[in-house]
Amino acid sequence: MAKRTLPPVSPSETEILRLVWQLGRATVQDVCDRLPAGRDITYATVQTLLRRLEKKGYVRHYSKGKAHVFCAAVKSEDVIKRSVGDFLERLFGGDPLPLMQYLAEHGRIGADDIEGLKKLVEKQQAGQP
Amino acid sequence: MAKRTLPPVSPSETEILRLVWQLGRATVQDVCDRLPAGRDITYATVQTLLRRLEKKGYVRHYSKGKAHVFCAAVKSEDVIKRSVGDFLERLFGGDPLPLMQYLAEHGRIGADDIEGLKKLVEKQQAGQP
DNA sequence: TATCATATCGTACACTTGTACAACATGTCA
DNA sequence: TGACATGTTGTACAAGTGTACGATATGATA
Repeated sequence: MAKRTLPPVSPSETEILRLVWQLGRATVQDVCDRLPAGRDITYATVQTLLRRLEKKGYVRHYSKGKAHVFCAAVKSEDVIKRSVGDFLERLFGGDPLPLMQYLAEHGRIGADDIEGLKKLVEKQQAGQP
Repeated sequence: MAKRTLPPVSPSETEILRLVWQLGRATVQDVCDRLPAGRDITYATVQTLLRRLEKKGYVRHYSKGKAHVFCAAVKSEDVIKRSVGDFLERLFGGDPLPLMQYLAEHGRIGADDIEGLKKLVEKQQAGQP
């Protein structure tokens, strides 16, 4: 491994980066098209956010025709790790349980989902004695 | 009801607000003392953040001796709801499940904790047919 | 009561963030 | 090939954020 600690991703940048992950490769227009309804933001703004993400090292682009095609330059896991860790720290002092409880109560989570989580936890605990 | 949507709480403000909730009532010094080790931030900075939180309507204060004693003016649930909702939206498009999965895998959650979550979900689903 | 330690208050300031326009470039199609 | 639609680039700018200093006020103490 070589690099580390890229500059922080801002919330709006995160929103865009997520769509890039989702789309795999995407032009500015593609990203605009996938913005959640009601998210009123112009093409130019999305473009600026992508430019900033590129400058920060989170996405790359190549040209296709006159457009730029962007793709992620970092694994989503890495960004999620940082973002969740940070968020958890600020709001819950780093303890993940209250967050899970909150989500269980308000997140429209099904009992079957919980079953899946259990599996994940068990698998994960097989490693730690 | 009377209130409105308060201005957004910044991440650093959130961090401080959390400590105020935790302490119940706290002076600037109290908050400083509870800052996580390694969080290098001066007394003056904490003071500014508390002042801003007060201006935004998240805390109040009364005087005791020459010091101010701060206490929360909003329920933590309300702030948590907004913060989590926003965070979820940006990073996961609003779907809570991936976040729970991430936490289950990386959050040092125990199998017993999952049992507790299950209860919460069941109780919560008793209301929705 | 004079001094000291500790508070608050006013203010600052660079950086980031969110948002976007105007100007210029470039494929495309009649 | 010239006009058009669509891209990118450069730039802007107000508001918010993180951080903190200096001045001033005020309880406590000798």
